[in-house]
Amino acid sequence: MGIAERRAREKAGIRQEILDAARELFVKEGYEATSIRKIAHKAEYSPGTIYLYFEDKQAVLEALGDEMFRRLDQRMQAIEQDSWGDPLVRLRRGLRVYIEFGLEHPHHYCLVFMLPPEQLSRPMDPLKLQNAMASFQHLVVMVQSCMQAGSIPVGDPQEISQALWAGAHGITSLLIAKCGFPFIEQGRLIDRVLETLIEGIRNK
Amino acid sequence: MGIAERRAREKAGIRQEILDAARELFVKEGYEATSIRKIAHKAEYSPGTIYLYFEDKQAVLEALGDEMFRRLDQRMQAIEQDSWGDPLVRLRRGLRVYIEFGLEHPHHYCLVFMLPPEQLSRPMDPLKLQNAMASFQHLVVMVQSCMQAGSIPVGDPQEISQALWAGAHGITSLLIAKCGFPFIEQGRLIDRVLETLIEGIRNK
DNA sequence: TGCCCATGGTGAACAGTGTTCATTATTTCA
DNA sequence: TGAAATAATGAACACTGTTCACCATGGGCA
Repeated sequence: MGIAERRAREKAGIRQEILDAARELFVKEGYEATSIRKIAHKAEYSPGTIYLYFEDKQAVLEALGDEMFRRLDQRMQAIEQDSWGDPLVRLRRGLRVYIEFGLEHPHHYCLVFMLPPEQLSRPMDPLKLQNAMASFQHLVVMVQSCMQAGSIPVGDPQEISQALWAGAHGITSLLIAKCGFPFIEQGRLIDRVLETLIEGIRNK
Repeated sequence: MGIAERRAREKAGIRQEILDAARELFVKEGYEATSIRKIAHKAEYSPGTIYLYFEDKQAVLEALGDEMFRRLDQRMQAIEQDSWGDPLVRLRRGLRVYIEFGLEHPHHYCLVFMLPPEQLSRPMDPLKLQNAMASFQHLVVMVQSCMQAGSIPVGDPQEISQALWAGAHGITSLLIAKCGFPFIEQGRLIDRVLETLIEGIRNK
């Protein structure tokens, strides 16, 4: 019964080849410029073949988004589990990592967090949602640690985590999308946002 | 010389007809679904005619974005000039109006604030930038009022205004783009974000 | 009034897009 | 080796933004 396994291995291999080609195009050119035909050409397959391994273009790029989620998840987990020091400092570091991660992978960040609704009209299948939730959950845990340590007032961890996420996402997406706006020095602005958020949840 | 004027009036009229058609499609369907051919058909012109009045599709939709900026500007100005009461309350109301405005016009908000960089690769011509700056400037004035009134510590108004904008933009764009995510009740989340931002700039 | 020219609108055409599907080639199993 | 199943193809469809040779209509002039 080694044949079926080999087939499955090959199938997964080709899928990966397609993803590699797609990623290479995507990180350089972004969503619009990454066409099925270009992906197929780079992976040395015909356009039709892509549809044997992915439902449509959206599915290909969603797979790239998943890769990003997993890497973000790892970084956040690393910070969450570093249990030394003030949990508030850890929380702040987590938010900073989130922002820096987004700025390092702007196209990926747009793909996952900024695509307008008409493009994600399909209601975000539960599996991917679980993935996104996992990444977000690290933030919730860090907020809970702060509450337990008495660094911030006790309250609804979901509420506070979502507010913090909004803040971090806000500066990340603004810096990515509105690069024409005359922002003050980027590092100082990020510092100020983090300062505001942390101070904001400390004093209630 | 009435002829040239009539010609100019007609030209402006047709331009407006095109914009009206584009707006109607855009608010219902969003960026992708609003095609030049659909606009032309709705305005009862041929596709080529659009290009006699606008440089390209991007220019048509940018004009819609300008309309939005002007209306946002009016609302912000109304709040800024209402000089009664605590300036901090006014600032908070301004931020809330910004968020609500975005949620009322999600496609417009995406168009102006969330389009990924590959689509706005042209470096945001200075006139439009001035427009955006005008809207933002109201926020700066409100922050300065707070400083003068002693409601918040004295600091760089640009820095604080940009941080506040990031926060307001964050929750607005998240709620628009990630409508699949299990957010807590929207009103409560917005309140929490505003609370966090205001408390954050008060204490430092 | 009759003519000419310039302006404005047209719609076919170009190069590209995502997606589908009948046809072909390859591989597996009897 | 022959039959059946599977995989890959690339042409075709319906769309996209954009350009441009063509034509008609209206204004100025003799």
